[in-house]
Amino acid sequence: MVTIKDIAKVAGVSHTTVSRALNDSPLIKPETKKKIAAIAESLHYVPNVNAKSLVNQKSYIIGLYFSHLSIGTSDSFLVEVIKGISDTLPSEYTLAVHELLQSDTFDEEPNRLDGAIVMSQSDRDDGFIAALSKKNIPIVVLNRQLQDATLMNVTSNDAQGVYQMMTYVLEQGFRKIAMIEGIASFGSARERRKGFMKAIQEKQLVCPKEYFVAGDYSLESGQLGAQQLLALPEPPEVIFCANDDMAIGAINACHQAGRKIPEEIGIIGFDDSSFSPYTYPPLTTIRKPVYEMSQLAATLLLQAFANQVVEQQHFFDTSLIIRQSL
Amino acid sequence: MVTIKDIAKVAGVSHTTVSRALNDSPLIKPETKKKIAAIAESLHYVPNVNAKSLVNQKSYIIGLYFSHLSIGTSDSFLVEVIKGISDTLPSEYTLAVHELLQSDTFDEEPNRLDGAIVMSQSDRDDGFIAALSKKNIPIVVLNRQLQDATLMNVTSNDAQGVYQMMTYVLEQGFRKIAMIEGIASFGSARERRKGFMKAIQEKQLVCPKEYFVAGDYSLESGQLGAQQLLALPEPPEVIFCANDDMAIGAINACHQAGRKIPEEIGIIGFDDSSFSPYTYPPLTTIRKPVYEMSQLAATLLLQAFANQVVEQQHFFDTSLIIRQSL
DNA sequence: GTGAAAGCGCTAACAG
DNA sequence: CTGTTAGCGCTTTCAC
Repeated sequence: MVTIKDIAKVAGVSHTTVSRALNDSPLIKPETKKKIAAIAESLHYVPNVNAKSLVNQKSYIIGLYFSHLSIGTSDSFLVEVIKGISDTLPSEYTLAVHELLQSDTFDEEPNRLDGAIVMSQSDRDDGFIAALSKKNIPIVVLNRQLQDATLMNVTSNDAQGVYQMMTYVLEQGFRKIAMIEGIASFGSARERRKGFMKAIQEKQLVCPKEYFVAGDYSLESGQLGAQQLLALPEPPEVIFCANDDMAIGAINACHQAGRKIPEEIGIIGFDDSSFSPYTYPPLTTIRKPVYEMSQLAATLLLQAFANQVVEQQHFFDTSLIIRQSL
Repeated sequence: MVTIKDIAKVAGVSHTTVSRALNDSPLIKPETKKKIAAIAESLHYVPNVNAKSLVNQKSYIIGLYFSHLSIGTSDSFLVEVIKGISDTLPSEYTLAVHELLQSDTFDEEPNRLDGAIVMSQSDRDDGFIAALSKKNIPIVVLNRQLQDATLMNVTSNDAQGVYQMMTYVLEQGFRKIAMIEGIASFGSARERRKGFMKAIQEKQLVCPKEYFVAGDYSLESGQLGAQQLLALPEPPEVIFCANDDMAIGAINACHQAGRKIPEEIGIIGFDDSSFSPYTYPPLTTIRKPVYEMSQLAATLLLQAFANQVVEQQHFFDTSLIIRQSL
């Protein structure tokens, strides 16, 4: 392993000078810098991140924690988040992906992160987030609105998006509207239901209880939920699914039952995932700018490292994507 | 920050003793260990990974490199790989996800990985893999068979899976069989074509040139490819798509064209991705055990760390998943 | 401008 | 069994 001392020996200077030169310190003559850079290059010198980290108290590692790598989070969502963050982070940073631990033993987690982004789905993550906060590193919580206004928080206005969509649906003249809901403990599920209810109530409509079926954001639960709705004596004209995965399951159920979409039944999703243009018929849905939100999360972290004062709360608007499933 | 010296002071021993006790050295009396563990606990001591790393020459970071985070790799594939690895790695390890750099400037990458898993799609990654090898860390290349037998390599027998599937298709009496191919430079695309051709040629069949259409593993290219095939004067009875995403696009194209699946046209995919049971009709496909392959990749790395001698080459069989799209 | 020396938190000879 | 000492590769006072 080539160290700065090796370079120093070749250059005939002290290792201190090498360190300064490599870090572009103003104390070093430009020519000395050039000479040292050339030697470092020729020796294929690679800095030892661990040594740097030890002395600088900085690891150059950003943690990304996911509520559930396995359930309730669709693959495309996770990938969008990873892309958004890694596209934004400068290359000296490493992105460490972890499944979020619900256990209380989090304190034992090593102290090696410069900052963390928590993709949180439910308030069951609050314990984890609180434990993380104690580490005194910048944290941004993505995807779920926090009570605690002292943490950086990037969320989207799910309720408003659903409200807009349902208003649009009502304007089209539909009245029998059902909803397949997300995981009850997830904030996103509550938000989406809120937007749904607001539009319904504004029109003074009453949806029968059977029109609200439980789901868990999985393809399967969408299929099951739709089967249940279609079997009703008075089935709905429109099914709003709290995410695209469930909408795909629901579309499948309609096809199996021989109901034509959108003629006999309309299906609406939420997320605008990569599959949604390729369902049959293409899915009408609500776009949530996950990539952009993740980019902002990374940017906020970077700004916090630079001690910049930043706005803590950030909202993204969702938008309607009208395709052919309604 | 609490260090071993702080613990030593409280315990009235040297910091060396603390270090040994915490590392469960046989040199330390059990009672001393217990006492020190208790003090560490009460002080909320957290080891400094950077200091440990520096002296042990071990970072506890595993790099996961992806050929293309953006194109040619479906989301579910990436997520399966991440899950497989992180479920296998002991918790003291950190999984760092990186997009694979095609640039030749890879040498500048810091030396901080204990090992790496490269999810490689094409031989264009060979330069990167070669550069990585120079770091003298264990590397396992996932997903693509290597020429270089000195590296650990975990692959699946894609050709054989496709061959089995096509043999099955031919046994059903189908003769007009088309293929939408993957990205030409990807090893997987070549393997899948190989299995396809083998079955065709064994039956002494000749597929017209128009039955081979180019694709790029994206949903869109599957849709486009299928449209092209359906527009042929003599369209095929069966379309084999080199991955599930393209199959989903192809199914969509068939619906748009009003062709009934499987009555008028059969569709076959490859991967058995999470969506494949929820297409309409459910997709007949070839399962590739990505999760298990990734677990093995992580296990191999761990064994290499422990200086165990391991088999370098590992093959996984694929299997047929017969659903209703054919 | 540059160098000598100290020290980040930890582990590992070596000595007792 | 335990402590003393040195050192991992780097940055940073403090002198010159």
